[in-house]
Amino acid sequence: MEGGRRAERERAIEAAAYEILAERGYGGTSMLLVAQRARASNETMYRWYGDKNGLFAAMVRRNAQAAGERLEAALGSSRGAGAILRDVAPVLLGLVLGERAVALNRAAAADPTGDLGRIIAEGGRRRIVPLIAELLRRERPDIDGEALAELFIALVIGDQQIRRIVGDLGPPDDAAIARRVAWALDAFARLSGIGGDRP
Amino acid sequence: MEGGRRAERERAIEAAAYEILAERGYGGTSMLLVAQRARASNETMYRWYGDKNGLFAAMVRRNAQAAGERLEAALGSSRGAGAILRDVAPVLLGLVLGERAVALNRAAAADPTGDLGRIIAEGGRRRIVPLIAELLRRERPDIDGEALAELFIALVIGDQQIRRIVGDLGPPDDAAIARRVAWALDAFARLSGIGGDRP
DNA sequence: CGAGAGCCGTATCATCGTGTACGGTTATTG
DNA sequence: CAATAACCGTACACGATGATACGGCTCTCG
Repeated sequence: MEGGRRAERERAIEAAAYEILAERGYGGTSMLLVAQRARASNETMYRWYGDKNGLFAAMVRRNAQAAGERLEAALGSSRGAGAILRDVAPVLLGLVLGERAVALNRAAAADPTGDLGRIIAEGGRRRIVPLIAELLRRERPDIDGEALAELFIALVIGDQQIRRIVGDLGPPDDAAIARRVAWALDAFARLSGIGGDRP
Repeated sequence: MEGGRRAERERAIEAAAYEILAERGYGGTSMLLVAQRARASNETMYRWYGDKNGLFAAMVRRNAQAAGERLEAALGSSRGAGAILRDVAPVLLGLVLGERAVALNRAAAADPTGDLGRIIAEGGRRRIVPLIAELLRRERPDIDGEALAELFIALVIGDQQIRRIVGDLGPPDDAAIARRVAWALDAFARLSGIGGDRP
């Protein structure tokens, strides 16, 4: 099988898994159901992914990769820290509250091995927060960059993820994201001196 | 069966469920396993709780009740807002990051019906945040009380819950809670003018 | 082209969980 | 005390799941 075709098949399998995950939760998602929906055979599923956790680990990795690249691109911009944060915050919030992240965090919460959670953390927060800290350290070398990054995360994300995952909060639309970001960045600017009214 | 004895049995059943939940996750926790560990019969479990979700709903309600009462007691104090927040914050943080809350949030994340999440939200955040908002409104009638309460939650709790639930963060000890609370209340005081250096 | 690898659709097996039922024991009530 | 309700321990039927296996088809490679 050609590499391109296998990649395509994997995408279809993972898309089917996301659908079933949304409908039935992690416990209700079986390899056989995913195989059937993706028109793959059970044997192929086990050959390619090893087991159910292997399938979800692959999905988590792929999602983290895509999200990480997107955030790194925004963080690597050559503009000022305030402008970068204005770009990064809505992207970050949209990603962590998006359907895929929510589905995968639910899977991780349900995974008794803890594997999925580790992969999520490695590819997510642990990858991105140090970059934010570095950016802030360059802007304000007199303040603890890590504490500033933690403040940024607390204000932008807060407890929205857990509320989203248990169903207390629905998916935010662009306007809601913009409002939260504006509020968070205003508070952040007042505390850190970074960003604020500058255009 | 006498009311007191049944309450006692229910406690034992729920304690057994928490143990198995911690060992095996929600999907790996069965009514039969809980029954065996609590020396209750399968028939009693189904008669008392209806089904597995019924058992967990009862546990969520009981935990929310206990936590809510504890926070309300701290919030109902006659001291000033700053002093109350200093009391409430570590209690709140200890509760939301404690083993029981984590276990139940994991169950809610794994529950495809969404029932557990609704019960958690009703008995938790939706009950407590308006009380915090009211307290802050009394202290600073010139500022939006709800926005202040959201700021308080963001700073004190942030994204620690989701990190706790996916296993990225272990249970915090008292010193870690105190550090987080001090940091959060300092930032809160600087933004709101409530609390801060006053003893 | 033929051989072999890979994959699909289906079948099989062992295990587990859900939920009900039953005989016997214990607790409660009149 | 006797009758009844409640509960325990065990059994049972059923369906679903995880994982393996197989025949046949399709694709790839030499």
